[in-house]
Amino acid sequence: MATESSGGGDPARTMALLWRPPGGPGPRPGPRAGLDVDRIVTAAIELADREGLGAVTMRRLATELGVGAMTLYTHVPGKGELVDLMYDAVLGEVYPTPPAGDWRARLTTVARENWDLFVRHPWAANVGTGRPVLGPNLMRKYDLELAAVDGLGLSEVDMELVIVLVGAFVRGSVAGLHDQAAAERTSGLTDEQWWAVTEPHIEKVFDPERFPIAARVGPVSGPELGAGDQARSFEFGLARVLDGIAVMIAR
Amino acid sequence: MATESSGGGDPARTMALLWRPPGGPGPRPGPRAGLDVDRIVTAAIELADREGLGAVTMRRLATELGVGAMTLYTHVPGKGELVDLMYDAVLGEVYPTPPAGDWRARLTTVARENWDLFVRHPWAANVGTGRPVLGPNLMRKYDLELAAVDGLGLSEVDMELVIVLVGAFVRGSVAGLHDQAAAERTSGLTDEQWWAVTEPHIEKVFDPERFPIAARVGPVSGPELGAGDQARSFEFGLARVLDGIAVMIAR
DNA sequence: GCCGACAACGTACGCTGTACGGAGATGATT
DNA sequence: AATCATCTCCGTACAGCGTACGTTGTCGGC
Repeated sequence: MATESSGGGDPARTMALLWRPPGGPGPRPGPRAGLDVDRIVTAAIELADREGLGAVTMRRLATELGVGAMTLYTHVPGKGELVDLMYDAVLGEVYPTPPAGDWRARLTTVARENWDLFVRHPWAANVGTGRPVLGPNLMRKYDLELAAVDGLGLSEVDMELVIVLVGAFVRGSVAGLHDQAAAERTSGLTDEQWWAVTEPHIEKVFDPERFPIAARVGPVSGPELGAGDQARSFEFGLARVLDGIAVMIAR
Repeated sequence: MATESSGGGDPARTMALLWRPPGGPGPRPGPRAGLDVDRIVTAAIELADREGLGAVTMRRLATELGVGAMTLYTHVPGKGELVDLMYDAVLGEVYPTPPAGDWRARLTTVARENWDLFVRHPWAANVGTGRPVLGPNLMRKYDLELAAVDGLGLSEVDMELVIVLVGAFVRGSVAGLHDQAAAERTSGLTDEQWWAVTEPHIEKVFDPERFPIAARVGPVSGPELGAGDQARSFEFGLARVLDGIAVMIAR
């Protein structure tokens, strides 16, 4: 879905930041920097995890870091680039060890690690990847995921398509989870409270004769899959997706 | 995903708007309304289709309708509710006739109609469904989709899970498509232009020895699946997903 | 003919990202 | 030791956002 995204800034500057060497720069004239890119990115990720990407404003972030708003622009070209840096940074959390086992175990790891990543960092699911942020951690992730489907007799194109499929499924699944959390934060109502308020209004308009199947399934699946059981939908869907991939591999 | 979402406004007012009777209200004192909810929602959808949900600001929309910004608030409680109305309105475009054929044909229709819907209305994929907009068109859509998996011997919960799976897959797939379009609009660069600018920077940092599989697959899949071939990824993934569901149904 | 309900909308407030320019600190050079 | 070039930090300002509030003028029903 891609709502917030990379900033049309100078690609050279963005790439230089993404691939900046781990050691800081050598001695240079001017006052000692009290701030650096890493501290800014770390603080921004924490803030986004806590309150969503919408809470990450330059002023707010600067305040949390104890500096003036414009100071951030000394270290980062703009907000778009900052989000890019945040995104690549969290991608580095994934696959502390490469996915192992048979292909099904490996792909299960790929799916679950992506799911967990987006659970830890909900905002990351909303960062557009249309123009991928070609940072070091994305490259590593891409390489490891392709490795998970290597050696199965698939063509290069099919390998890519399988990884894209798993990614799309995870991204779509996690969307439901985040929608709920976002709605709860925005409205200040829990799912139960919201339902209690909304339910009477539905009864007034819902016609079981017009929507017979919904009338039959809703009351059963609602309570059993209600709020928060997105994890179950995810595991169910993952099993089907892997079964489908198995059919192709066996063929 | 879920970036823009329903507005914590009074649920009673929102539901009243969603289920408003097709005929306008009876004669009432006061000047004739030059504007009504339908015209606002239609104009907002057109604007969002053309330039994205981000372009739908109250001022901009009002200008297109030839009224002052605050006039919109006479008819609609706020922007969140407007988005809700837009969302339910476009859901009404789907399934002019109910999905027919065997279950696989029916589910294919479900997936393709959702895909087409989000292609026509990219912004709709970003509307949070955590607190579903319980309008008439959503109810109809939900009912028809469940009907597509009815009579297969699945439990009510499994029926719901299958529909959620297909929905998640479509939503995740379409995200990639929109990311690209959004990036193109934001940056003003086509994919080719962007790649031409970015590629030299990659060559400087990309180490084929660190990322051997990416180095092998990227150059092959890149050109063949490049830009715009999200449709192919979708069809590929859909075939796998349906195969996986078939395994469960046969069992 | 009047009254009360209603549509329309100008103004204002606090929020956003960030362009611009100035102040002060410091390593390197002379 | 003095100077210079460069760097960090940041105050101010601007356009644009959603929308609360209050005013104005129009019309249907009595």
